[in-house]
Amino acid sequence: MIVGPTAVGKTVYAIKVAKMLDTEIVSCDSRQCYCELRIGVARPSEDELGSVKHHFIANRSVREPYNVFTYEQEAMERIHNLFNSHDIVVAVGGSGLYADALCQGIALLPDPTPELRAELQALPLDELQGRLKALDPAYFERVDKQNPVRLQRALEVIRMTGRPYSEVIRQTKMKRPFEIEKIGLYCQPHILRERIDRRASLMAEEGLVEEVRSLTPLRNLQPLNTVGYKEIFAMLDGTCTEETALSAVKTHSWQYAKKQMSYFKRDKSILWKEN
RNA sequence: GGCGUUGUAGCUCAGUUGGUAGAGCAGCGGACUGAAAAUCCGUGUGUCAUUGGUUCAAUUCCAAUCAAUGCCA
Repeated sequence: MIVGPTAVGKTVYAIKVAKMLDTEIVSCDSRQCYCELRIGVARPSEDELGSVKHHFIANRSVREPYNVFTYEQEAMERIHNLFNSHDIVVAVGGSGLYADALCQGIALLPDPTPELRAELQALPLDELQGRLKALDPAYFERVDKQNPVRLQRALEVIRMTGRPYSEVIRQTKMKRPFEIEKIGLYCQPHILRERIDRRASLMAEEGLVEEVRSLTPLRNLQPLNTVGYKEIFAMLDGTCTEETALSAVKTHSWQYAKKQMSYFKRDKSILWKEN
């Protein structure tokens, strides 16, 4: 499992490792899996994809609902199959939650109905807090009470299962039937920032604006709520210039990279390598 | 050259009917079990352009200066 912040060089590194081990790559990336997103999510190039077999790159549409559990199910099945013909498989990705789901599993829970999600989404924060406090005081105690997404999610699960959220997610971590070695790629902050800026400029040259423009009809779908896309949509709305939008993409990518680092830093089993 | 307007945090700006000031963004740190490139939390002293004047007290009122900008010549 290879993790690390955006633009640190995971793609190239993973390909190198996979070639050396004569195996294939399973991606854990919550955006590169969409076939409609290419330039803005830094999908590996045709050459790169051709040099080593990749799984879960551009394998589904932003139009279909997707989530980390579906990913975990599909990816685990794929990995089991790969282990029939390979001793080792390379996994790589910057989506910490997806990587975690692959390494240690995730609770089996029913999806909320669209009606339920819409119903809870309409509730004000204090109402969400009140309900969760009543239905699952233990989780209410430790959840981020200001975060509507967290509160909504817990209430969805409670409604779907009839059990407290804190109970259904307890002890869902499992040992996989294979050894996992985690490698974290990092580099000095100023170097990472340069790489992010350079990559964003490159995306612009490759036609990021056109890619985003062509996705305008789909812009309200969650997968389009993504760094590199939302800033360009704003530009197409006329709220800012292309130059401003591009510099926002750079800034937001940097912020994203820092969030990734703070997520990965918690995992003490990661072996860090400067790249 | 004349008449205005503006000059406050890295940026965009609010504000103080005179008692030395605060938002958004950025920066920095953090959380995270089906939205995760998402979502959320914490963190704000800066010669309030400069120099004088009035005042117990000026970033706030007055004057001059400098800079930016607009209109007229």
